[in-house]
Amino acid sequence: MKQIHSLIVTNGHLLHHSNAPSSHQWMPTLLYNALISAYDNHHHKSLHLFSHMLANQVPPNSYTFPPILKSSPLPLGSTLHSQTLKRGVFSDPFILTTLLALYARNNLLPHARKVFEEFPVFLIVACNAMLNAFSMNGDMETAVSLFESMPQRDVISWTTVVNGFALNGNFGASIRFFGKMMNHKDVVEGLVKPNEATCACVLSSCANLDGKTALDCGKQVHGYVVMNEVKLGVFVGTSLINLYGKMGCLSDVENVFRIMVVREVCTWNAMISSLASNGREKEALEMFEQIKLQGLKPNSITYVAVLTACARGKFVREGLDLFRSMWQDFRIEPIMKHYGCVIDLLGRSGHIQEAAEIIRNMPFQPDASVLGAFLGACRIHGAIKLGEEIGKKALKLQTQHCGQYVLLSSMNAEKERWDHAADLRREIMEAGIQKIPAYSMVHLT
DNA sequence: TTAGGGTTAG
Repeated sequence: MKQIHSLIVTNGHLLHHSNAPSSHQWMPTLLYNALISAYDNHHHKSLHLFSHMLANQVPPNSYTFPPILKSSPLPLGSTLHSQTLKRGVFSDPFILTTLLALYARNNLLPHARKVFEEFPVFLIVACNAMLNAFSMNGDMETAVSLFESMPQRDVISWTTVVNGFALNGNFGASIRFFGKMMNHKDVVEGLVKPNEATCACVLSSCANLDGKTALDCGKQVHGYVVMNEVKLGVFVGTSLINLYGKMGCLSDVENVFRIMVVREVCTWNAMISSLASNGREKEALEMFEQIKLQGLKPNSITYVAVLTACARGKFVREGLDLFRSMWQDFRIEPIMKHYGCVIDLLGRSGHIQEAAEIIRNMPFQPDASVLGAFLGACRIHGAIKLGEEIGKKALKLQTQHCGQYVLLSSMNAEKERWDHAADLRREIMEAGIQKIPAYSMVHLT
C-alpha cells in the first residue's frame, strides 16, 4: 500500500494542487467521503472534515452521511437528518438505514418506525435494523412478528432476535430461538449459517442461566464451533471462558484460553473473574500482572474483577493498593461497582471502621449495593448498631428488595432480639415484597 | 467512498 501510495505521489496523480496554499479547496466530494469513512473511530475528525467540506462548497452526497451518522449522538443526528432532506439524499437506502439505527439507539421507537416506513421495497438490512430497534426498546413480540413476516432472513436477522431476547433478560427464549434457527430450513438447507456473532450471543445467554441444561446447551454450541470451523475469535472465546467459569468448569476455561490466538482485555477480564469465583484468587491476581506485561491496558471492568478476587481471597492490602492506584496508573475513575468491591473487601475481613470511613468519603452517594455489602459485613462481625443505622438507609434506597430486610432481620435474630427480627419480617409482608426462596443444587456427572 | 447483529461487570 505504502509503495503504491509513493508512486501515486511521485507521478503527480495525487493532489495536483498540493503546492497551493489551500489544497483542501480542490478536494472533490469523493475524497472527502473517503477520508470521513477512514476516520470511522474518530468521530471528531470526521465531523471536522464534514464542516470543512461545507465551508469549501464541496457538496456532500449520499455516501457522505452514513459514516458520520453511525457515530453521532442524537442532537447532531437530527441536524444531519434535516441536511439529508435539504440535499435530496434522504431516500437513499443507506442513509435511511443509518437514521433508523440512530433513532433505535436513542430509544425513539416511533421515529425509527417512521423511517422504516420510507423504504419502498423489502430490504433485508433495513428489516434487520428494525428488528434491533424493537429489541432495544423491549418489544420482542413485535420484533418476532416482523421477523416472521420477512420473505427472507440472513444470519444477522436470526442473530438480532437471539440477541434481542438476551437484551431483555429472557435468556431461555434466546436459547430456544437459537434452537429454532438450527432446525429451520434456512440453516438445514445451508442458506444461513450461524457465525461468530450468533455463537457469542447464545453462549452469553447460556452463561446467564444456571443449571445443567444451560451448560449442556453451551457445550453443544462449543461443539458446533469446533466442528463447523466457526472462528474462535475474541467474542466466542471470551463467551466460552465466561460460560465455563460461571459453571465451575475451570479446566475448560483454561483450555479455551490456551488455544485462543487473539486475547483482548475483555478476555483477560473473563479469565480473572473465572479464577476469582472458583477459589483461585492468587492466580487471578497473577493474570492482572500478565495483562500489563502483554502491553494491554486494564479497564474499569478489569478492576471490578481483580478487586473481587482480592475480596474473596481476603487480600486486604493488595486490594486497597489496587483501588488507590487505578486512577494513578491508568486514569480509571472508581465507579459504584469498585466501591462495592472495596467495602466488601474491608467488610469481610473485619475492617468495619475503615469501610465506614470510605463510605463517608465517597465522591457520590453510596447506592444499595454498597450499603448492602457494608450491612453484610456488620452482620458477619456482629456490629449490630452500625448495621441498623446503615440498614435503614439501604432500605430507603431499595424498598422493593428483600435482601436488606432479611439481612437486618437475621442480624437481630442472631443477637436473639426476636421482636426486632419479627418486626422486620412483618414489614416485608406488609410492603408486599416477595422473598425469593434460596436453593441448593447438586450437579451429578 | 456509504448501511444492519456480537464478548467481560460483587
